[in-house]
Amino acid sequence: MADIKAEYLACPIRQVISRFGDKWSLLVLFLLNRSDTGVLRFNEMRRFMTDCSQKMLSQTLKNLEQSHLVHREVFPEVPPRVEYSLTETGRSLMPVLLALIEWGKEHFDEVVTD
Amino acid sequence: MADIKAEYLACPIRQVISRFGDKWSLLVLFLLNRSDTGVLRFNEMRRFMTDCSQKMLSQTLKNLEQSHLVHREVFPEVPPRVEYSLTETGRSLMPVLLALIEWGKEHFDEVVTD
DNA sequence: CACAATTCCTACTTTTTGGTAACTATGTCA
DNA sequence: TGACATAGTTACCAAAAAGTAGGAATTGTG
Repeated sequence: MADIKAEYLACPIRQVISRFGDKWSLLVLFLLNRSDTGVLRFNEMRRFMTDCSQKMLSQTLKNLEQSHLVHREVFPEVPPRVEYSLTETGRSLMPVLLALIEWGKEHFDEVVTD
Repeated sequence: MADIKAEYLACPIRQVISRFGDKWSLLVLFLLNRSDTGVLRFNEMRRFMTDCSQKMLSQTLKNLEQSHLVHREVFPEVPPRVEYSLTETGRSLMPVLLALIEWGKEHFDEVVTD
C-alpha cells in the first residue's frame, strides 16, 4: 500500500474515462453498437437523443473521433452525408461498458436513492 | 433499433455513472479496494491524493456515501477518527471498474493521443 | 494559555460544461 | 424564386464544478 503513487494510478485511468464519461458519449457509443448496420448518420442519432442539442452531439462526436473510438466518413454528396461507426478500439470497449451498464441496472435502486 | 427510447436507456446508466465518473471518486474507490485492512482514514487518503483539495475529498466521500458505495464510521474520540470502507455494493462494483481500468491501461495510447 | 491533530465547513472566485439561437453552404423540389 | 434538407459552426449566456483560503470544534500536552 505504502508504495502506490496515486498520481500514477489515477491520471491514466481518469484520462481514459474522461473520453466517454461525459453527458452524451456513452449514449452515442451505445447507439452505434446497437445499430443493425453498425453505422449511423448525424440526424439519425439526433432522433434518438431528442434532449441533446445539435452542438453537443457535434462536439461529442468530434471528441470520440479524436479519441479514436468512433470513425467518421464523409461522402461528398449534396445534401451531405456523414456516417459514424465504432472503430476497432471502440468495439473493444463495448464489453466493458455493457458490463458496467448491467451493473448499473442491477444496482440502480441501491445507488440512486434521491 | 427503431423501438429504442433513448431517454429510457440513457438516463439510468448516466445517473449511475455520474456517481463515480467524476474527478476523484474512482481514485477513492480504488484506494479503498487496495487497502490491506479495507479501511482508510481521511488524512490517509489525502496523502495518496496530493493534488486533491480537502474540500473535494470531503465532497467526494459524502457523495460516495450517499450513493451507498462507501461506508463512513465515526469514532467519538479526540482528535476525531473517521474510517471509510467500501460497502457491499461498492465491493460489487470493483470487478467492473478493474476491468475498465485494465481496458484503459491496454488502450491508453490509442485513445489518449494529445 | 497557546498549540497541535483531525475532520471537516463556508465564502469567494475561476474554470468548465452545457444550452439557445442564429448562421453557412449547396443542390433539389415545387 | 424560395422553402427544404443535411451537417454542421459560431457567438453568447447560464449553470455547474472545482480551486483557494480561511474558520470551527475538541481536548490533551508543554
